[in-house]
Amino acid sequence: MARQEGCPAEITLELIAGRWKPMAIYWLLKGARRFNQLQRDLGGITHRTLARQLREMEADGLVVRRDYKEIPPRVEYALTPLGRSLEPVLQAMHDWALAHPEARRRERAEGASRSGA
Amino acid sequence: MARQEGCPAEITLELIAGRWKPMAIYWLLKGARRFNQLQRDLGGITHRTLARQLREMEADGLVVRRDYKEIPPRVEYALTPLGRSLEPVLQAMHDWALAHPEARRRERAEGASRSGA
DNA sequence: CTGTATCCCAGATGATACTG
DNA sequence: CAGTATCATCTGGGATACAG
Repeated sequence: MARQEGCPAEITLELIAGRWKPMAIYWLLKGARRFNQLQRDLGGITHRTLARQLREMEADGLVVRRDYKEIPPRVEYALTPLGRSLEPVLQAMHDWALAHPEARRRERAEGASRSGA
Repeated sequence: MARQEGCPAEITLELIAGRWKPMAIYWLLKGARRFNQLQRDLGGITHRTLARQLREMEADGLVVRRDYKEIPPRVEYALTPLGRSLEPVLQAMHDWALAHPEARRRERAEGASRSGA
């Protein structure tokens, strides 16, 4: 069952897949940001999830964390060169969506046959 | 909690995100394929999941299903022009991964603090 | 061969409370 | 402010059996 990365595109996909990563990268492309600042930018993400996503991107080498060791705490997140290099890819996805306004994720209620779901 | 597609890139991402969709599109770019043929191509996907993914892509307008109404059943799936138009996007992701061999999804065992999971 | 139904598990995300 | 822990929910995906 382990993923068989037959397609390099899947590697890229995994790095940016997630409800908030594309947006997080988008904001970080504008410059380093503090934790709460990013949370406000993303509008709606929870502390827990943001922390998780950031730690994932850190582990993936897309983001660097800088802790100023101050009280109150101040931590800044910034993209690494690798993270920044994703910009054209996101741009390609962005452009595709704009070029195909008819492309929208259709509603799928097929999973509604669940017992109590 | 409804998604707020602030970024068009997310629309594109949702259409191709999934364990099998990039590969499915890859194979379908080579031409129309029958159900079982596709299952063999993808190597490892289950009936149920393949059926689901295909119905999703159909609903998203990426794929068309052609039922020959024969016994035994013969059904062919093919990309729509919209589906085919995704090729450069997948290519961009593919190229990025090749250009950044250091980019690999790091292992994250942080969720292991669960009771028995 | 193509497809659906049922059951099950793991991961992602959210709500919330607690800590330094 | 930044971060973790715990709990709950939802969805994707797999295993398997059944159906036309």
